[in-house]
Amino acid sequence: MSSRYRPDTFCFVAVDRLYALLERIGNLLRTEERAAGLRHGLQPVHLQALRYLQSCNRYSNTPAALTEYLGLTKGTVSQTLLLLEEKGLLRKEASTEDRRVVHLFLTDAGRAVLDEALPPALFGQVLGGLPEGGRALEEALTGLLRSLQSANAQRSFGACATCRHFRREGPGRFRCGLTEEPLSREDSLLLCREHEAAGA
Amino acid sequence: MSSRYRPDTFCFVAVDRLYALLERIGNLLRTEERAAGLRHGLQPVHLQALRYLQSCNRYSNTPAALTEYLGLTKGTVSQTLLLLEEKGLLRKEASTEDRRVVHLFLTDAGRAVLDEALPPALFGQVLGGLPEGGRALEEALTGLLRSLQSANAQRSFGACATCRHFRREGPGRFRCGLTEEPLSREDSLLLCREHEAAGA
DNA sequence: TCGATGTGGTATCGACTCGATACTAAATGC
DNA sequence: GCATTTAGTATCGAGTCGATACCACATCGA
Repeated sequence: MSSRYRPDTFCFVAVDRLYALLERIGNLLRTEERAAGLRHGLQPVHLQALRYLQSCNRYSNTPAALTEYLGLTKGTVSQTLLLLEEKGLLRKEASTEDRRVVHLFLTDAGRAVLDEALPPALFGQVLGGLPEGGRALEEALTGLLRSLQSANAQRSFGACATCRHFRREGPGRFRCGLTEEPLSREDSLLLCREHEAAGA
Repeated sequence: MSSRYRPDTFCFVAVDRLYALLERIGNLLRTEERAAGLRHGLQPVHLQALRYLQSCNRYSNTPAALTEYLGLTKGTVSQTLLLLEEKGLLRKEASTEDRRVVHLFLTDAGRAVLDEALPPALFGQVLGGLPEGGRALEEALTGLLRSLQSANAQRSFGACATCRHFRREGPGRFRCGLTEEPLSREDSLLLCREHEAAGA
């Protein structure tokens, strides 16, 4: 008998059931993303890159940050970005502060593709139909992601306003304690590469 | 302003947050699977195929069933199986009932690879450490998967004992109402391609 | 019994991912 | 200044994946 069974209960242990669920839902998401991207000649990873660039802040729209976010190597991500640039979905801009760094911006065409393709129809429909706006699912997944990231010594890429460097200076006026730059209300909702949970 | 925002709340709508969470956890799982498979020269999809074959019943260990389970094309899956057979991780056996059909069996080497590689250390540790054995997460994910599959007109691949064809004939003695074959207690826990939810 | 149709599986091709390696350029630290 | 680190690019090979075409066998209807 395999070590995966508990002979007393004749039951797969909970970890295996949970892992199988995550794997299957992940595959389904990937399949849907593949189908959605196919209409524009894009692979799943291309759509994911565009989605990240749409929701990250001005410190985090670089190839290096995207590399960490996607968990790939910088060489792979560099290729992906080359393809997206050729297709006119994003634009590169050299940084004025650090001449090694490149900043990435979605073009109008990139935003249009994203609005059309993500989330895929199947997920949009099912997630939108969850009771209470899927609050229970969101809480469970958020907790899981936090645990995974902390166990993995990985950056959290959380929203700016939930970071321990975030400072409130007045109504709609904020500041980042790390860069000392002022932040708008819109800024405070974007994902940041330097994000650290408030409790830390 | 993009259609993804609700201007009144300056907040991403819940569907986008949920989608992003699923995508990120799925990517993390894939990255871990890639690393785990690398030690054996395997890709994520190879480990997934082995895991399926470990947990499916004798009606469902065929290339066609695996194709449906993984959501890929039969050509793609055929290639994957060829590679796994060459590596000695599974064995093909022609069906005696339908001479078109091939049945797939894990070899001892295949089971050994699987026991070593899945679930990846990161997930095993984090999922095992969830409060209450992760019951809340399991419930939320199970509900989500059911909704996705029903919206997608996809087979559920549920455990035999939860199927509407499942019949209880005595203590530890069961029968499948579809094939009319007797089933053991172990059989009743395996995944079946013909599974239909009991309520239907 | 015979053909039409459907299903299970394989083979081949091209576009693309992804890691590995090697490389350049710029920032940083001593 | 010189070594080290970091950001990014270029190139290569193994492999995924969908598309298409194909074969063997089952099923169904006349």
